[in-house]
Amino acid sequence: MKLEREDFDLTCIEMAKFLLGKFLVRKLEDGTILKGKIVETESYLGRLDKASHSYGGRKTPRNEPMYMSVGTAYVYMTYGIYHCFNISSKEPGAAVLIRAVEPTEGLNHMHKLRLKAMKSRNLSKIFKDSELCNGPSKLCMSLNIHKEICNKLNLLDNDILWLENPSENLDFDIVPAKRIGIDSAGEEWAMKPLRFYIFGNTFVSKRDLEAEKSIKLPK
DNA sequence: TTTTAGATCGTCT
DNA sequence: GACGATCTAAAAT
Repeated sequence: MKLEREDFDLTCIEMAKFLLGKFLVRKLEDGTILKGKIVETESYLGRLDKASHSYGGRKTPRNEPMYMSVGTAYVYMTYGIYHCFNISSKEPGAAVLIRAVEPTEGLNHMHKLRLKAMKSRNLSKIFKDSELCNGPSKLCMSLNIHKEICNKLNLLDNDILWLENPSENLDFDIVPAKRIGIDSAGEEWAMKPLRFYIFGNTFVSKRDLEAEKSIKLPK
């Protein structure tokens, strides 16, 4: 079942946790459905957050979706080659980065897309299922999420990219961990536990063993 | 297994 | 002109 607007009026940190276990669905132009469970997210809080594109209240053409209505996709290019996919939250300038997804439908197609997006010509490379979407740019490759089509889409509003509730209630523990790849923002903000992932899930991009020590172990 | 270098260009200063 | 909310392949340990 698709997520409704009233499910979704969440602050950045609330949303980062809320999205874990939800399904991300991408419908391609030919009608192919690609689907996966969100297993890892990161909060970018906005004007106070030194690691956020909207730090200090910066507003540019690129980060405009961070200021748009809740559920707006913010897709940007990084390192000249890759994309990252975020979902805007309630507060102006804040968004949740989707860092990892556990693929559940359309795996063959994801494999093709992932291979196609790679610059290397090793066309016979076989990805493990766990390598398709275990990183913010990898999942953009595998789900064909890029700026031209997906940026500024509202996930509550369209038939290209949306979110669904799981069919049954999932039970899992959430690990709050430090974010990744933002050291240049300074130690204070780099250390904050604004990354969240499903404890024990093998599709996560990177575990934080220190952070996991504080999680109660499953019975 | 962990570390390092290089790719590559849109965006912002 | 400098720099990434990254990833891969190759080198080092």
